[in-house]
Amino acid sequence: MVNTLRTIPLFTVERLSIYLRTFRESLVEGMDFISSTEIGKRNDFTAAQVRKDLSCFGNFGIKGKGYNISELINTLETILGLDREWKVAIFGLGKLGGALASYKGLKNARFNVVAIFDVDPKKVDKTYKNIPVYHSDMLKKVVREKKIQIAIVAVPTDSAKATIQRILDAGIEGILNFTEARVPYPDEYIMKNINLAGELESISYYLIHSDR
Amino acid sequence: MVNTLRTIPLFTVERLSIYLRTFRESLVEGMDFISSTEIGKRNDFTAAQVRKDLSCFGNFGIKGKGYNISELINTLETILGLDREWKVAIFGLGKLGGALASYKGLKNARFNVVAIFDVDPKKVDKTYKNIPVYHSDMLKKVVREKKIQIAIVAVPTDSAKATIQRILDAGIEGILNFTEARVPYPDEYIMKNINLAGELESISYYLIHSDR
DNA sequence: TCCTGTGAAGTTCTTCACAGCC
DNA sequence: GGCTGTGAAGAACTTCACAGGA
Repeated sequence: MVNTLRTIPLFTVERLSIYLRTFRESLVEGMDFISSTEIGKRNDFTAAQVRKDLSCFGNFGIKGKGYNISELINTLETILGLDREWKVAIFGLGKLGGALASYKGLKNARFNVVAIFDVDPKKVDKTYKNIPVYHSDMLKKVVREKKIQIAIVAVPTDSAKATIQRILDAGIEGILNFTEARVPYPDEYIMKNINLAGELESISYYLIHSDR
Repeated sequence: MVNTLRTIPLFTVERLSIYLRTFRESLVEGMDFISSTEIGKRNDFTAAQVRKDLSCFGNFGIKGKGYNISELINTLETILGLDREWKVAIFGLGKLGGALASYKGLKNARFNVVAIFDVDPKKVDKTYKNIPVYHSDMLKKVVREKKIQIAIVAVPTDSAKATIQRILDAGIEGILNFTEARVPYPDEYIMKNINLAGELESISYYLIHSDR
């Protein structure tokens, strides 16, 4: 019984890329099939969790044998939308923005960085790693012309809120936010926040509050 | 009634840094008290959620008035362990490692990067932003001497697994992992994974599978 | 009147446990 | 014998709704 896509647990979605990575890894190792137990072992999930997650999208497993690795790679790529190219813009060409723009993993995964935005006159109207750098004032025009679908935000804290607001206004519906700013956004948009300080703070919390 | 620290929901811990940031922000705005409703509004949480989270640690609110901002900043800093200095090492001085080493937010938040590890002879035995760069072979010795407690891993994919294993072996109990590798670790350790490709993949998923 | 703190209810996610198939 | 798929049970988290204090 295939779950309708509407009711996939959020947590299942977050794990799909991990499964995909595991399948790719085991393909490289020369395996043909992999069991839910083995997938779980490699990622610290229970086998039941793995089976339940994958069963949301169809009955891919073969009883007594496991999951066909190359079949599942194709399936997961389609489910995740990696069968198409996504056009990405990076906002902020500081150290982090530059690192993200240079990151090979993006292009390999079909996330194609087609524009960088910054406000520094020394940076704009040039290219960085062959990617054109525009002044942020050009945002709406460039987004429309290049059909940009995903924004990665790596601007300084003090301009973060305004930048994100302008990205929302420009109609970019997918945002990966590396800043501390939190901005309300419409339901049909999706924003994911990565906060370095926050992650370290919760590590700090756990280091203090566990028995050791 | 104060919850014992043992039973704080994991999700509550993840939100504590967000509350702390909100309190700091409202202090800068000149506020003295802030209500759970306002905290929620700024972060897209329900007011009940905010109250329940904060009530895990004590009764900080004043009925009819809200939370005393400067008191809560101190309290949250103590709860999160930000009343002490943490010694951090960065593994991998590539673009991302360099960006993280330069990031001012770390030092301000009492996460002090005291060592960088890499294997490139052109980089080791020098300093980067005044931080000494060691060859990874020196890991155990440096960790012991400098009492490093937290590792940030930003090495290339192919050496990630081995690097993380060596960090675990060296006894660093807090790890922030920017690589795709997933390595099992003992219960008393804490590892948080940040996976750029994974985040973009789930954004991709949601862009496809929402009604628009 | 405003806002907190919190049991109780509701929702979402995870694990169990086993029938069924290879 | 090994492994999947899945209802049912259990655990974890969130929201409701209201008593009670400032």
